[in-house]
Amino acid sequence: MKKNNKPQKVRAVSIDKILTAAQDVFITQGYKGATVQSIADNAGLPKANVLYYFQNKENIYHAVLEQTLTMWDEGIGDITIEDGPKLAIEKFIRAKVTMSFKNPKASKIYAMEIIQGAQHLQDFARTYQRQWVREKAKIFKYWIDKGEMQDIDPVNLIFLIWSSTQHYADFDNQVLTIMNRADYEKDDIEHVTNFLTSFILRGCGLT
Amino acid sequence: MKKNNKPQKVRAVSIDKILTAAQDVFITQGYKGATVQSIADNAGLPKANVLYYFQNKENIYHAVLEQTLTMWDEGIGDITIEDGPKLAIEKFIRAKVTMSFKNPKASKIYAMEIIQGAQHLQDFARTYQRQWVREKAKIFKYWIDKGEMQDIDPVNLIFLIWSSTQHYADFDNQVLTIMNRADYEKDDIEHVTNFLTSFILRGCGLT
DNA sequence: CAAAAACCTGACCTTTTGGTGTGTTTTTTC
DNA sequence: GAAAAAACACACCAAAAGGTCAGGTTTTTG
Repeated sequence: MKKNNKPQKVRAVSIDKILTAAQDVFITQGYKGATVQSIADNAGLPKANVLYYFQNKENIYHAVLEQTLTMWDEGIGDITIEDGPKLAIEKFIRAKVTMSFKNPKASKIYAMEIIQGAQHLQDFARTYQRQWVREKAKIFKYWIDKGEMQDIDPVNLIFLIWSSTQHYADFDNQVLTIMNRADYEKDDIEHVTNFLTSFILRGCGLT
Repeated sequence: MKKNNKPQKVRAVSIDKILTAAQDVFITQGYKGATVQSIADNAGLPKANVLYYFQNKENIYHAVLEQTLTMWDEGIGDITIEDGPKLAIEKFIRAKVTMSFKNPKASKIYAMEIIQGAQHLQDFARTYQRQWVREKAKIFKYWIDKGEMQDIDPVNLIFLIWSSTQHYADFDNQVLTIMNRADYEKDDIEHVTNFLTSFILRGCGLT
């Protein structure tokens, strides 16, 4: 009896299984602690089969990392001059909070990579981010010069938004422990978005 | 020729060497990736000697973790009712920023542990934090009820302060890359403190 | 100053693990 | 429907790493 996986899709399905499993294992065990065997087990495949698709562990990790960066990039939303400071910040915060709650794993993988010194991150990824921040900082500067918002350092503002939003993903364990809860619930995402939005807008002098 | 390590202090010195080395290795390599050999090398001791003081790798990690938690606890400053909201927040932010810049490693170890699911953290550590947050939240609530600050959720406020301050430690790599710098400098700590203090005070309606 | 305690270390052993090799089964192509 | 390509999987191996051990040296103690 053959399974009717749409032809040519076996590969895609297997790779997806592996990557999903790998993400979990890399988060909880770290790069070195993640064994190919445990990734295989989690994916429901024999080890040799995993290594058939990815020749070695590093390739698996790179694939996970790449997937993560792509998702991060897509979900990050945008900050455009046309929106004006208030709307732009609102949109940005909402996008980031949503990402954090919906895909905490991506955020964690990324966080661990940075904390450990970004050993596996390509130069272009770093340069890209620098570019991104510079660009957005320029937009904030524009609004500041026009008196549309408080005169604060845009780069640090971006850091603050990043950190405060991602906190709910990276440290979900801690957050949940402190709230004495087992999991996030629907309302949380809205609640946090509202809190951060109003707080940060006030901080920006955009009441 | 005998070294004149103050008697009985050989142990303390060796242990300190090991712990310092271990901290670095655990951060960059993760728990599993940190080999006893590499810790020994970094400490300038033979592997067997490291295992003479700590019977196994897990003990080393636990010791590092404990040291970290202690330091974190001591440096965290306090939030007291007498100070009133403005001074209390100022003090708290300054303490946390200073910690982040002066001891990023402690912050990183802790961050990784939480991200990975706090597998090595004792229950009491978690409970303790919950207590701490509850207690401080109550103080904020008191100020809010007295109309001394904006009506915002204290727990989320604490999260925001935590995350925005620790960001400079945990993600120093990213921050430095974006600022296109090699290291933090003296002024940075003051600059960041000022930024965060005024921003957060404004967010709290404490201009 | 001798006995005891603390400290030090090279050699060794065992388990884990990344990765390979080889052959088999399934799917696709023509 | 047969040949080719893709997918699968068992058995195996070499290297790495955690940890032990037995014997040595130094320091402390009384």
